[in-house]
Amino acid sequence: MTINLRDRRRLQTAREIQLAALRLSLRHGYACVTTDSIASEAGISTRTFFNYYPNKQAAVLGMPPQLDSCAAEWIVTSTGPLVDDLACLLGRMLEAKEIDREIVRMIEQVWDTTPELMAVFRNSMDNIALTLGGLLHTRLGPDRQPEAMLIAELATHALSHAVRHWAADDAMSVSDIPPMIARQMRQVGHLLV
Amino acid sequence: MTINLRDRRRLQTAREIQLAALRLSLRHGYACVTTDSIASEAGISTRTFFNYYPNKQAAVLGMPPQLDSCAAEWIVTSTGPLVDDLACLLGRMLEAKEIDREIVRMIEQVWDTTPELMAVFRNSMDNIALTLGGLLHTRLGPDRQPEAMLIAELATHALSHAVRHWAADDAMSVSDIPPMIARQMRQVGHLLV
DNA sequence: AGCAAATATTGCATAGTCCGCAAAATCATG
DNA sequence: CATGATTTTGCGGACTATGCAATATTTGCT
Repeated sequence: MTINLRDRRRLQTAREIQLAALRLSLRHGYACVTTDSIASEAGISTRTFFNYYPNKQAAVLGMPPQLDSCAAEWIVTSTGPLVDDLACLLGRMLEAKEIDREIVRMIEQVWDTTPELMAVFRNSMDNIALTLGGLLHTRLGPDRQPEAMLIAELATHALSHAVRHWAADDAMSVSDIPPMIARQMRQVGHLLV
Repeated sequence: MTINLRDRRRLQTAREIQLAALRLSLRHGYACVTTDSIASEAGISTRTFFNYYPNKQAAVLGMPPQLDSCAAEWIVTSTGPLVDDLACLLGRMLEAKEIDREIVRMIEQVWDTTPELMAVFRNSMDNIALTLGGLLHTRLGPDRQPEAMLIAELATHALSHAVRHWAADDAMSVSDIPPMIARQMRQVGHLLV
């Protein structure tokens, strides 16, 4: 059990650092928070801070969700409606991440005063879109590469919006997110044709 | 003519700094280029560098295109097909920017080794999408806000892809970009419904 | 329990980014 | 050419981030 215990501790520390970063950012504003102050608030040395996160921004945002391309391959050969498949795929990704509503809310508040953080977050979404775009490219056929990428990017935007909605509405559960993604993508489709 | 002459000089210097940043990044890799070296290559002091660009990334990317929300208001009341209006609007924005094919190519090459720059660029696209989303929100009606934002974001992605295509293909002219945007957005629409 | 290997934390030194301030240089205009 | 406005520049300083080596902690094993 050596690996599990160490990893759990590691995860716990990473989370504490993120919470420290968020607390301080909400209190003093992201720009006024130093890596020193975050480390101090989290009870670690400044040097250790950088063992957990590559930079200050990453500490505030925490580990970004990742799309495991192996666990997502089914979407290439699925015959169901595209939008439903996409919604389902992204929904599963969210479940794997065990997203925390309170943290999402705090992140959003920091965003409002720090566009730079929005950019970093969007970058992690783009990484997902890149993987997803590759899969869709295979599914749709070799002459549909641009469309595959556009749809992948659209899907990650729909995901972001749905998550934001979920964070703002206590009555909404994580399982409500995929249907919401599918619905909005369909509406977009109708408006575009 | 005092103002005009000063501004022209300012624009010229900004461009020289960008070219210096691009040259050095292509030669040594973005990560190995310092603001000192860029300033030196551009023939200015390090301090002056930061009078022109807020940071190293901005120097490589140059002035981002901007969507003048006043000059774009017509899209709120236009009755033409949505995708064509969007394509036209973004096309006009491009014309205003007088985009340079060679510079776009250089930027793309630097991107390939520096995902961080991609994020910054995408951020400028998101600013455009934000403005555009507001306009579309008005056009589509108050109950269509999420769709308005999604379409705005999709449009900026389509623009990016089209510009990349244009940069790679000498036979393509800037005026070919709007039709390309419209076509791809329509295809996406069909795939989504 | 106790030892040895693996892993994590920390301090220190260092390169680099970026900003505020004030002096010096440059420029536009009468 | 004098003068006020603008720009450039140097300098100092706060902060980010990384490599390296020493120290501390944890783990597996006897």
